[in-house]
Amino acid sequence: MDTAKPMRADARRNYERLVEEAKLAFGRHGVDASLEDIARNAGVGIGTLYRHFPTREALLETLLRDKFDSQAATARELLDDPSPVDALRTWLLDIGRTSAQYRGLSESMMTALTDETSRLYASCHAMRTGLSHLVERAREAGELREDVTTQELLLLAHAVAWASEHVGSENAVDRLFDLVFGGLRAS
Amino acid sequence: MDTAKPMRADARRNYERLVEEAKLAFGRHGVDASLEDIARNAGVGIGTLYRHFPTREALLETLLRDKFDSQAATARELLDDPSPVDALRTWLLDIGRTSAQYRGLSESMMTALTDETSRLYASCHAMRTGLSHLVERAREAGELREDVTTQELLLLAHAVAWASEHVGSENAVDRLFDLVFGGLRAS
DNA sequence: TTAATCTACGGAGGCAGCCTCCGTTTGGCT
DNA sequence: AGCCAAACGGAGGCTGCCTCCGTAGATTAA
Repeated sequence: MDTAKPMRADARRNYERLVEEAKLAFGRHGVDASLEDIARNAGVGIGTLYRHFPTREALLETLLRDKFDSQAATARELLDDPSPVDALRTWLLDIGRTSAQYRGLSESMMTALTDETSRLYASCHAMRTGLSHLVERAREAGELREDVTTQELLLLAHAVAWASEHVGSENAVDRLFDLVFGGLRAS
Repeated sequence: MDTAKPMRADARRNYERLVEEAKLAFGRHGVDASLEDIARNAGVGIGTLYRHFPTREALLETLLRDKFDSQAATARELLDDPSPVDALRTWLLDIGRTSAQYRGLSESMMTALTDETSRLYASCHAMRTGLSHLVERAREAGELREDVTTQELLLLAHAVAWASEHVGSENAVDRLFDLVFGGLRAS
């Protein structure tokens, strides 16, 4: 059922240009970058941008879909990992890195998770489902704090991404994640 | 040296009305609330708002100054607390709660901390200094992870505040703080 | 090749919010 | 009462969001 009737040549061209410029703009200015700038830089009218991407989130989702898919696949693979807690940790760190890709993305993703009408909702929700299996396994193995929920873990991963926006260093996500996962008291 | 020549009666009246309305608006809509709405609701022209508070952050600082002062005082008192790590924990949790007071405040505070021209900079910086003494003491007592910095602790406290914005429950800050401070692995 | 069709384009226009500037009002002092 | 510095207020310029609709031009049929 590969529906999707082929796009007209000019439409496809514009779509691709918009995606390219959006990547640049979000990278430079965060997810609140001006949509009119993106359209202008793509050599396209603002109306064309809105036709292809009716909301900012629709555009964002297009940029991130590949990443979301690979993350879902990874979640499945990690279910076979010998160490449940390491598997969980690995996956959460990956989410954190993804979420730190553009400034403001963690905010958007958390908001999407509680707004069913959002274009990002489905993707974000799917990830939570994937995560919950990893959490279950880690909990059963007795390697995870008993009372912590899937939702909380996801939230903390995004919180780490948010925090990394305020740190200069390259590997901020990894570092902060290490602190949160391991705790702050002397061991 | 109590400089500050007294304000004209109308000026003082308007100032106070603006502060009241700002509290309401920030409470309802977060720190990005419309300044024009605040002025309108205070029964004052937009120009008057800007004269009293040249930036959004100046307004924010006015609303929070008392809280900042009391937090600085608390930091001094806690230096005598019998348990250095509990003292540190208490203070950080308090910061987290403050930062969670208005939606978006954690973002503003972290941004202010790295922008010397910001109206909030001085207050935020002072708090970091206060914190550093508590950190020092906890570290010397061997109760705190060796490698963690003051800056990181402050950042994590704000990250918890940020995260709490995406949780429905009342005591989200406390709960998340507990997770971060204690770590996520089974104990 | 041309003509007909209808998809996709572009940007004007309306709205909201930020911030500045300056003519007008008014509180407080003499 | 009269003066004047202090304070007021909102018009106006700007940026960004988003919609709507007249027009261009890609595609298809003849």
